[in-house]
Amino acid sequence: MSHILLVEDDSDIMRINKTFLENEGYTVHCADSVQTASFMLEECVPDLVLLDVMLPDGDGMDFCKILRQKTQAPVIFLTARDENDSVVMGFRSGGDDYITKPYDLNVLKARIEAQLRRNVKQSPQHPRIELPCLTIDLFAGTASLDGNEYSLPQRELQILYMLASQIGSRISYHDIYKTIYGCDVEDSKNTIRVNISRLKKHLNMDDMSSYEIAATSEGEYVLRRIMF
Amino acid sequence: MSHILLVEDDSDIMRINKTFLENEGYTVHCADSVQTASFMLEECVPDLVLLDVMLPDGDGMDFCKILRQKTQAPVIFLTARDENDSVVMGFRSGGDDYITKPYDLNVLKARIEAQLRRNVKQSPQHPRIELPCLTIDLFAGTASLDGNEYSLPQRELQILYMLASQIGSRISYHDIYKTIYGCDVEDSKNTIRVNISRLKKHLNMDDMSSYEIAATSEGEYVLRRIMF
DNA sequence: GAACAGAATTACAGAATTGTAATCAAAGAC
DNA sequence: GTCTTTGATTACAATTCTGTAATTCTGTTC
Repeated sequence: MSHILLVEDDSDIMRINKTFLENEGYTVHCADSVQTASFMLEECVPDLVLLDVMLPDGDGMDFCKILRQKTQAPVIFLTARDENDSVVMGFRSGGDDYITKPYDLNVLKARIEAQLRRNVKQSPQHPRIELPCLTIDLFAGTASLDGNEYSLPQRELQILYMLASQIGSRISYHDIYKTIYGCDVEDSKNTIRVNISRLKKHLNMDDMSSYEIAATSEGEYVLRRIMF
Repeated sequence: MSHILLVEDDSDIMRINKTFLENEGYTVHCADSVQTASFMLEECVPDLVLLDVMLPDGDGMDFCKILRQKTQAPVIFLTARDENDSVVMGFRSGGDDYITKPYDLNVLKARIEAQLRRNVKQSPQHPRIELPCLTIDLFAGTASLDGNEYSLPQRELQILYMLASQIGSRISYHDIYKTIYGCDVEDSKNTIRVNISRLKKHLNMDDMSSYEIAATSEGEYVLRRIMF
C-alpha cells in the first residue's frame, strides 16, 4: 500500500490523521518540523506528502520546492491559511492540492485517493518508432516486422533505428558509423555491411517482407517500404 | 550530392531542367509518366521530387500521395495550373512547394535548395532521460552520472531507465521483471538484485554520487537524488 | 566466355552479457 | 553472545555479441 509522509507540528492533528490514514491502509510516516521531514525523506520514500504550511522551523512551501528535487510524489498542503494568495503560492511552489483547516477526514481521503489515482504509475511510454508493419522499441531492444517480433542486438537495433527514423532517404555507412561509434575509422564500411547483413537475417527479411534495406552505388543504405 | 526525381512529360522542359540541375551538381532521374515514375521510385531513392501535375497517364497529386508512403522527400509541384484551388490541392496532397510555369530556373534552384535545407538530415533526437547529473540514452546504450559516461549492457540500462523515469517512487522488482521480461517468474527477485548490483558497480555509484538506488524493506527499489 | 570489382555473406575468435547458484554481510530475534 | 533471515555481492558457465578476415555472390567489362 502507499506510503504517506505527514508533516504537521500540531501533535493532536497529527495523531488523528495518522490513525485515520493507517486505518485506511496507508503506511504513515510523521514529521513535526522541516528538519525532521528532510530527515524522513532520506529514510522513507513517500508516494504522497501531506504538508502543513506553517512549521516551527520553516515554511512548508520552501520545503516543497526542495522536496520536488527528490521526488515527483504529489504534495497536498494542509493549512489554516485560506487567502487566495496563499493558495496560489502553494500551487506555485509545486503543490498538487491545497486543503484548508478544518477539513473533513473523508474529504482528505478522497483528495489523497484522487492524487494517487492521477499519479498512478503510468508505465512510461517507451520510445519507439512505429511505421506500418514495422515497429522498433529501443527500450525493449526489439523490432517487429510484419507482425513478428524479434529481439535484436544493440548494433543491429541502432542501425535499424537510424534507417527507420529517416525512412526513404539515403544514409551513408559513414554517417551510420559515426553516429553509433562516435568517430569514424578506415574500415567502417565492412563493419556496417556485416551488421546490416546480420540485421536482415535476424528480421527474416526476404522478398515477401514489407521493407527492404537497399544499398546504393554510392555507399549508402536506404530503408524502403515495398508495396505490392 | 542530392538525387532529384523529375517527373515531366514535356520532353523540352525535361531536358532543360535536367541539364540545368545537373550543372548545379544534382543527380537527376527522369520520368515522363506516373507509371515510369513509380518504377523509378523502385530504382532510385530521391532526396527531392519535382512533379508535374498533369501527366499522360494520371494525376501528379494522386501520385504524390502514393509517393508519401515510400519517402518523406520533399515534393515540389511544377504546373501551368495557377488557380488557387489547384495550389491548395497540391499542398493538401502532401506537396511541399508549388511552382507555376513558366518559372525562372534560378527560382527553381532556390526553392529546391530551400526544401533540401529545411529537410536537412536532422540527426534524429535520441530518446533520452535527462536529470540533473544523470542522463540516459537508450539509443546509444549509455548513461552518464556526474559527468562520466558509461556504456551499459541492456538489462542494466533497462532497469536504470525504469527507475529514472519514475525517480523517487518505489518500484517493485516484480514490476521491473515484468516490464523487462514480459512475464513474471518464481525467482525474479534474485535476477533483478544481481543486475542492480552490477548496475551500481558499472556506474561507480558510491557515497559521493548524486544518486543512489535504495531498497525498501518491501522488495522495492527507488532511485533517489542525494543532496549535500 | 574470363577477369575483375564491389557487395553480401559466412567463419571465427575474443569479449561481453546474463541467469543461476554460491558466498558474504548486515540486521534482528532470542 | 549465537542463530536466522534477508539482502548484496561474487563466481561461474552458457550464450550472445561483434569486429575482422575470409569467402561467396553478382554484375560489369573486356
